[in-house]
Amino acid sequence: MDPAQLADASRLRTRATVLHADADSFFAAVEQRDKPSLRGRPVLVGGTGPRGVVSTASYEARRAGARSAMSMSRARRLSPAAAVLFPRFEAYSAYSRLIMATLATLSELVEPLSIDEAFVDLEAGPFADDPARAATEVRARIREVTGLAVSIGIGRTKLVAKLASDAGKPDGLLVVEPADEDDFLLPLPVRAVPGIGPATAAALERLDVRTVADLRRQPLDILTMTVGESSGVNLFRLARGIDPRPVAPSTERKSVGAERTFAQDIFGADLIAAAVDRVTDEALRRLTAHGGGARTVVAKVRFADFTTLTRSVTLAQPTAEPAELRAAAHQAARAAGINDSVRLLGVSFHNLSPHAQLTLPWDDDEPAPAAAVDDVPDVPLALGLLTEENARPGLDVEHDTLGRGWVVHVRGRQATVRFESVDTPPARSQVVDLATDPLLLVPPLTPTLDA
DNA sequence: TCTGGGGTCCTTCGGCGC
DNA sequence: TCTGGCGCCGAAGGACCC
Repeated sequence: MDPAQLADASRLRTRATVLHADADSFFAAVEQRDKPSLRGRPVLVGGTGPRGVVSTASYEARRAGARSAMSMSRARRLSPAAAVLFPRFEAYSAYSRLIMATLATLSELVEPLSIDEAFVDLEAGPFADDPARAATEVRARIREVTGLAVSIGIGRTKLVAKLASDAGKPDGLLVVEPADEDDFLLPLPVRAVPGIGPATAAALERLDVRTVADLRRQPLDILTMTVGESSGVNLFRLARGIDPRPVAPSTERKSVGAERTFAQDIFGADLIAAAVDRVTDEALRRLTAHGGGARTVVAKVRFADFTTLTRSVTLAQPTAEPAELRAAAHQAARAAGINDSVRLLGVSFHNLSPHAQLTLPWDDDEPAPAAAVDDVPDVPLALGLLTEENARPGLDVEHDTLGRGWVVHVRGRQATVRFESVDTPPARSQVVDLATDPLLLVPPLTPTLDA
């Protein structure tokens, strides 16, 4: 396609009716909501082991320099006062459902992007003529129902809406009218554009391209030569505000899988085979939850030096048969020719097929559970009695008389707990002897719409 | 104390059928 | 019959996002 044609591509919308909503430091905000003693305090949510990284830092922790994707050890050094919590996905999912349900009152066209983000097409709802009112009302409603702050951006395209919600953070609302689009877009650093990460930004930097205005000055052929055909065309158009992507609710899942980074690198065929079994168990569990089968199994191996490779096995037909998929996972892992210390193992299923192949009655023996790899503390969040082994900071517990609380830490038999929840006042931490005062791990109290 | 875990999409390369 | 080219597909790797 020639550049003039690309630059001319129809600008479908004329009004700012694409809304992007994004919950502010979502995981950390949920934790502060559910744990009153953490409100106003720095919170880091993420891996709590020696190789953990930060998923979300609360704004208090960000002020100290902590960021998501940073190693937890570094974040703790920057923000020593921070509470470090293991993620409670069940709780986040429940809050997410409430947010999505509230957004759905604006329009039937809601496209969730992730657990805490969604696009809404206001053109398909009653607020097409007053997007700002839609945003103000839905923000208030979400705060009322969940107690969480959501930033909203509104624009003529997905790109502008997303960048506007970023610009409004935290707890902001920004409507970019079509007439103001260039004033908004052109000064932004290219790194702000979704899809431009460190590698693409570095390539553009070599062209002296730092802002969207710089990007707009680049000819199409230079861009495609620099970042590839598809990205080049994409950037050429985005820089001109051309982004015809529709708000499209729900897309089909393309793959499911699981991976595990070990607390210490593992070595030796037996340990590795057992670890492949365990990560395959988890991947199979997710495949079953998703429903259907798969035709391709990919094993991923990361070595101690962080080099990563993948090997795949494609079956003649898709199958939902655990034994077949497990055998394929082992075959793919063997194809990786592991003869070095392994830091991470992953197994994922691709070429998913919705029709689950029935388990044949004569071979439905469940494979024996994999032998435990005892140096790899996995994360069996099975509910039951709290022990030093299954304890993770932040998990919900319940005591006979003291009620509901959350784990601060456990040393031997001594569990430190704060007995508090959403609606209670902040509690001081309390030490409980698990031998005499057992604590039960319980699922999160999930908020509901009529809250 | 470097560097998680869930994904998606794109590119490149090689094999294969026509 | 040989060869080149094209399109398609699978495999592998990499960039990116939250």
